[in-house]
Amino acid sequence: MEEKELQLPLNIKKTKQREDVFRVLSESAVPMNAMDIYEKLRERTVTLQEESSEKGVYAISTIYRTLQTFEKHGLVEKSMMVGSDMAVYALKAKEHIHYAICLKCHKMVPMKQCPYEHIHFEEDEFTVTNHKIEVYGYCKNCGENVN
Amino acid sequence: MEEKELQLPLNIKKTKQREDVFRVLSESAVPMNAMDIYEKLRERTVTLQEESSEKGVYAISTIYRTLQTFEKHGLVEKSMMVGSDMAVYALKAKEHIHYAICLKCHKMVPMKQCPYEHIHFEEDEFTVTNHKIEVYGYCKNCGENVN
DNA sequence: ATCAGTGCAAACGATTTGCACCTCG
DNA sequence: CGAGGTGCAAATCGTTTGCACTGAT
Repeated sequence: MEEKELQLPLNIKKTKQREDVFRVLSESAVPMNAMDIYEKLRERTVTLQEESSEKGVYAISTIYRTLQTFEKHGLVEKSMMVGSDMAVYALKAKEHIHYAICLKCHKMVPMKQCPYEHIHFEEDEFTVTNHKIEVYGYCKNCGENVN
Repeated sequence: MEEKELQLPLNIKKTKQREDVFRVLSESAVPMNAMDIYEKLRERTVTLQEESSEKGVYAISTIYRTLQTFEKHGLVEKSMMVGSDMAVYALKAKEHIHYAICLKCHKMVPMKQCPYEHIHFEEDEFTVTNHKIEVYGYCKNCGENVN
């Protein structure tokens, strides 16, 4: 079957940069930060076009603005990597799934179920609109090769 | 009974600044960021001493360095505020508590218990070193005054 | 006295913003 | 054509660091 283009939501203006960011995110198995995406795009560009003076240049600020736009439209989820001040972005999964993230290889291990139902408050009356659960540690493989 | 001084661990060199940071943290019901602590100390200083030229001045860098020291010695836990790039610090001595954060007034509402025990993985063998649970929404007060 | 701790200002790194130009619709 | 997107450089903001000085032991 022919390659089905991943599509940006209709309400978002389509530009080359946005499609590129979206594609890079959709191809990634793990959350990425702005610089990751920026470098991925540069690298691909340089590879494809013999380092010419083409328009294959992106501004890091464009990446950030694009990610903001995506987040505002609910396309991606932004979260903070533990132990760093860097944000990472991931396309929002269709299903509601939480992952544990390996600190070494960044592999994402899915949780069996969302523990959200076990969240209760000391004072009642807090209207929850959103929740995020992040667990970090080491996956089986990396846990074995500790050095 | 006489007021029992909260004590810094013996292995940490005792200074006025460190005791002050420790005290502010121990008096706070919620995690604080460096600037919070800094302003709390300034405010107290200014209040006590008629805005004189006393030595009641702190450097924000000292706060950060003190917090780092505390963290290294396992005295405090550092975590990232949701939706922001600011770190907050809390004494580890206190219990392990998660908070829901009001999107409007930023009030932090404690959860009854940590739902961590309900987290399980689809594939076994993930060594958890750290977890973070973020819940946002509206506290009772702000939920009533939606506009 | 000695060496860690502090204040200050400058450095930093991730992210944001102002502005002139460019592009999509 | 016009609103919105982009590139670039400068600005921001939380946090860190270099350095000379101060204070604890």
